[in-house]
Amino acid sequence: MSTPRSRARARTMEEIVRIGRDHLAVHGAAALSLRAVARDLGVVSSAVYRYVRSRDELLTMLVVDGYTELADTVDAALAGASTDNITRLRVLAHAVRDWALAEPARYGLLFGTPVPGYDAPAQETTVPGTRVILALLQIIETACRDGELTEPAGGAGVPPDLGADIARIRQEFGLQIPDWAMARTLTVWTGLFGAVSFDVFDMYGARTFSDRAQVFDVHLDNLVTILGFRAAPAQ
Amino acid sequence: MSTPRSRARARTMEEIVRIGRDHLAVHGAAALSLRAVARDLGVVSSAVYRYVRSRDELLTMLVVDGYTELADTVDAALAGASTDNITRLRVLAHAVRDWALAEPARYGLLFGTPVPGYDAPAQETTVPGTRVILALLQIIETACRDGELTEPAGGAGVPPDLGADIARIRQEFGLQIPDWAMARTLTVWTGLFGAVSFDVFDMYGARTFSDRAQVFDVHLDNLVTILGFRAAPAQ
DNA sequence: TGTACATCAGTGAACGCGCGTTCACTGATGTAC
DNA sequence: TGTACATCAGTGAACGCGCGTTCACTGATGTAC
Repeated sequence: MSTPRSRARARTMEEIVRIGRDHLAVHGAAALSLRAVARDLGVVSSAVYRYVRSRDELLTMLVVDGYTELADTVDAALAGASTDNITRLRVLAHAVRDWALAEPARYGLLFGTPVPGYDAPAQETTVPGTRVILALLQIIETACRDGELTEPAGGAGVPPDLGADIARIRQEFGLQIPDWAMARTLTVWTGLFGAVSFDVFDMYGARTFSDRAQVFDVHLDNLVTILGFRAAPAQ
Repeated sequence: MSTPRSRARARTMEEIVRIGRDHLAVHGAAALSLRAVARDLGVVSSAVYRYVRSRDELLTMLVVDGYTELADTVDAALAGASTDNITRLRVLAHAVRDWALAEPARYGLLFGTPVPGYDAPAQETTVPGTRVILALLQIIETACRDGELTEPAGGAGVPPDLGADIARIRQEFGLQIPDWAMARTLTVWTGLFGAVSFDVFDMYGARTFSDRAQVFDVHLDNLVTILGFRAAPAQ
């Protein structure tokens, strides 16, 4: 039931997450502090403990919040995209990159150096944390079903242990993708985040590339090539 | 000239860097503190300022130290490797991964989320920071010279701005590598660090893969494929 | 509808801890004559 | 070789700041009879 008090509580919870996000953006995850959040909330520091058990719990909320917003962004981009699988792949990748560039600190919390002394509880973060890779795998599944991908000549042998892992993943997500395509998708996945991290974390030299969007598109050309699409990658 | 005093000073400097490294490994870059270094050095906190101008300067020393050790490790691995270019590529990649897994915090300092409030001075970090990419490019150059790489059919168009950047890089390093190979090497570069970061930062789920070394080798198969080596990738 | 009690948000003080950096100082080491 | 002076490593106190978390409390809101 909704009382004024419970509504105020919900609003305050949202405020706390919002303020936490802002602090993340400005000072980074390691410097996230409950006292600072309390200050911005206009409340004495101990009052925050009515809403959040500890600093780590706030971090977990921000992790879940980040994964969820990233995945929502990707889903929204894909919902408005064409059905062409190469195009969908590029749309997904650009959605990830755009979000990461707009929210570098939150991206860093999810895909950067782990916060020292903090372990994200798998129970709460796994589901939101796998939504984007699932979206990618679904694009690949469609492409496989439609016969758009060429199996590599040599078979691109997947070693047995990895084959077992892949079989488990395939079953967990209810997917129908052959081993070789799963293996290639894996490289596309890490390659995508590698490219985004280089961009967001400024790991290319500061003045190395004049237009990083162009660099990213070239990366995508190459990643699409890995997957073995029969058609030439769309530009 | 070497006096007892100057020798003691050099030894203390090394101690400070060594202690800084250890603290990095245990508590992460954001928590690196001069006071803690002083404690481990067995000295009062203000004494450290005889050796290091500020906390940021210590960070810079650790960044340079990290890049240098990583590059030394890679160079050493390559020095003992065969002349086969695919093999050398894999040796380089494994050297990077092994170092990163052995030194996760230092790897994170170099290739992870930027330390909030700290900007590495380009002047001191650029040269040691480019040694590994240079080693990679030299392997590719040899492979190109020996005609081991196949130019893509479509030409894999490099957009004009990026082409100019690539031309500048080629000249800076004194390399002879065509645009298309430079572009592919770029993806291999970010792909390599993406794969290593997923491993070191535990971004695959904790129990997703039973043998991450196998996963890494599959990544390398795929990255070698991107480059367009005529021969099938060696396993 | 009115009252007694329970729930809960927020207060303010405190505990014990950490940090970077400055400054005037002591005492040992190095150097020039 | 001996002495006067300069250099430098390290001390200890201080400044002003931050943090997470606990605890007894006040006063407002919600609930059961």
